[in-house]
Amino acid sequence: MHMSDNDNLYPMRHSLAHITAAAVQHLWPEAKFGVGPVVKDGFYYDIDIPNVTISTDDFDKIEAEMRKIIEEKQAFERSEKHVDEAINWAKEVKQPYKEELLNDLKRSGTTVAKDLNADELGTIAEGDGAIENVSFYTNGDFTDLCRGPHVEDTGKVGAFKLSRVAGAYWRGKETNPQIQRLYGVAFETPKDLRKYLEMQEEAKKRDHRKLGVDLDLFVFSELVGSGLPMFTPRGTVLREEIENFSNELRQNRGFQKVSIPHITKKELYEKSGHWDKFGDELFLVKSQETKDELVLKPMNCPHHTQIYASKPRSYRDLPIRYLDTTMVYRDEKSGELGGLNRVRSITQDDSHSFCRQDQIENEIEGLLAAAKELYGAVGMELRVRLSYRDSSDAYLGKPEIWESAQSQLKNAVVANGLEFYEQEGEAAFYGPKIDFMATDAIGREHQVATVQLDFVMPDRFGLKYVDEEGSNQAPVMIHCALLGSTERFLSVYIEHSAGKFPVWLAPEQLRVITVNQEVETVAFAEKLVDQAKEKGLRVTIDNTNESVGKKIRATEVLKVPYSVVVGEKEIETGKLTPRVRKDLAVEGRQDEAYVVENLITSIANEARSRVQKSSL
RNA sequence: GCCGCCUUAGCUCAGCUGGUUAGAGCAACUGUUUUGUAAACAGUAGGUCCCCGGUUCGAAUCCGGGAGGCGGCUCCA
Repeated sequence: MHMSDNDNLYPMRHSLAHITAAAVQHLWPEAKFGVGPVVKDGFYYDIDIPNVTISTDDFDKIEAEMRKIIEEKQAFERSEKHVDEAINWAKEVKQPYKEELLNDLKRSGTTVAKDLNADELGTIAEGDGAIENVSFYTNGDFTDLCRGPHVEDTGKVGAFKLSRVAGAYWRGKETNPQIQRLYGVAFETPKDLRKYLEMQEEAKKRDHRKLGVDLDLFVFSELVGSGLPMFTPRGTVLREEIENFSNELRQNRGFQKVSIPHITKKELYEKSGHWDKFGDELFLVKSQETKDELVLKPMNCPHHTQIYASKPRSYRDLPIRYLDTTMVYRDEKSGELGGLNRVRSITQDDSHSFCRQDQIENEIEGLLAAAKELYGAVGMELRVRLSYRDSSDAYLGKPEIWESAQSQLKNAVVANGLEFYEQEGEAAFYGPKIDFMATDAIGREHQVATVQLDFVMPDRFGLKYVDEEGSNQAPVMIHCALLGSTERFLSVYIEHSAGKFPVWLAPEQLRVITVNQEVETVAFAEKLVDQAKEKGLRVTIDNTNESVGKKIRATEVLKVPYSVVVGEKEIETGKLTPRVRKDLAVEGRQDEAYVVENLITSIANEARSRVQKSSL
């Protein structure tokens, strides 16, 4: 989490975290405090009150107490203590979490566990060695271990609101006890806060889960199960159009489609290393005859290695590029599921390039260009993250190979002119990644496209090619998914577009609406529909016994890009005035009258074009 | 998986602290109307109040368990 835009809000948000803790301490004197950092749009404080669960019903009470502290304009006073003295203080005031933090400070000069994001724990000192003195801030009767900075006094904070309370593991470790995290949002002025809250309300309207129902795109069923979405006819059109685009972008670059079974012996994953790392997240299926246990595939790369390995390969053959848009299954924990964003049946637009060392850069550049083209066409700007390994033992392969792989990825990203940020600890276990990050309606970031460099998998599967000198070499494997997963892509794309899909993606592109149900009117409309179908358009007719206004409204609600009303006038003149969804409006199009043939041709041309014409 | 909250018709929601046959709008269906660019009028149908168990004379409402959803945490090949 980066605060770049909100640096000036940092001291007051952080001060509000202290004020929150102080208010909680007034209400529940036995409360134990963890950390209270600034996060996007606000702050939180980790709190543990024995036998008490804070609920949203308590927010009024806590906020009232906070206002009291704010009105008192208590000065934030900095003081220093020797670390040993501080530890004694923590013992005295019975703050075991602070005591633990202080002991870490004493030992290593940092409270940041290696697997934690330093920014998120930004309350406390960081350092490389043991330290002597630690700083405290006191306001009124509340004193907290803290690096600062703070505003001068409690009267100088902005507008705030407690937003939610959730469980969180102490110091982010699953094995630690879970305490309560009290979140607040805070802005400089009440107006800014109101604007933020209104934006959150707006965002809910474009939530893909709501639009999925409204636009009739996908459904869940309790009978089918959690995390197992099904796509309606409209949703399936959307899926297939975007998947086809993703496939074409790579088929144009020499990728060939392959096809693999959805189950396999578990030995395949033991060999790849996935079994060790993800064994408990795999679905198992049992043969009733042999009692053999098979695995429902959680990814495709090991299968693809076996196609590569099926015959000898020459250096002349490389790169060999396989492409496979197919579903994988992962037994994600129930609490991790949500909408289309995190599901158990995941469609990957997966590809694997097997290439020589000297082909890596070119290969990656091609894939990055494909990603740029795809996201450009749908009008999405993504953040590019270089995901590196960290110092933990969660990775396979030699560190020197990792170093070289990481710098090659960086070179490719730089060569492509992409802006990026680097993050350790986000790599796959077999190699570093270039991840494209998209943001959902309520500001959460999700990985979509990914390009991954892998020296480990070819080695584990003993993949080879024969080089110019006739000796065996191991190819490099480059994993890539442009959409990432179709489901996750759609979850962010639906929210990005608010369901206003461009013509080429629209499940229904044209609707022909009759003014009445006269035989001639319906016949004319049907003829129009037939012509549009011949041009390959997705077209429907609405000749129901409803008012024209109501039928128009139905197309707007479903966000059908084009509709055309036909009646006596059109039959006589043969001229049609199309109704164009507002966000699609193209210069001159609205008022211009088209003859039937031109109208349909122009919509059909637009439907074939993947360039986004709408500006969102 | 963990913490908290939620679940009433296809959708959005009413239903006061437990008290008869659980309501509305939209959607659906039927009829009247034959309609001119974002909602014609009338009627009909639609509910094991998520499921199972308990408390009670009586449960949509209270308690326990389960399922599903939501927000976090953890995880994410």
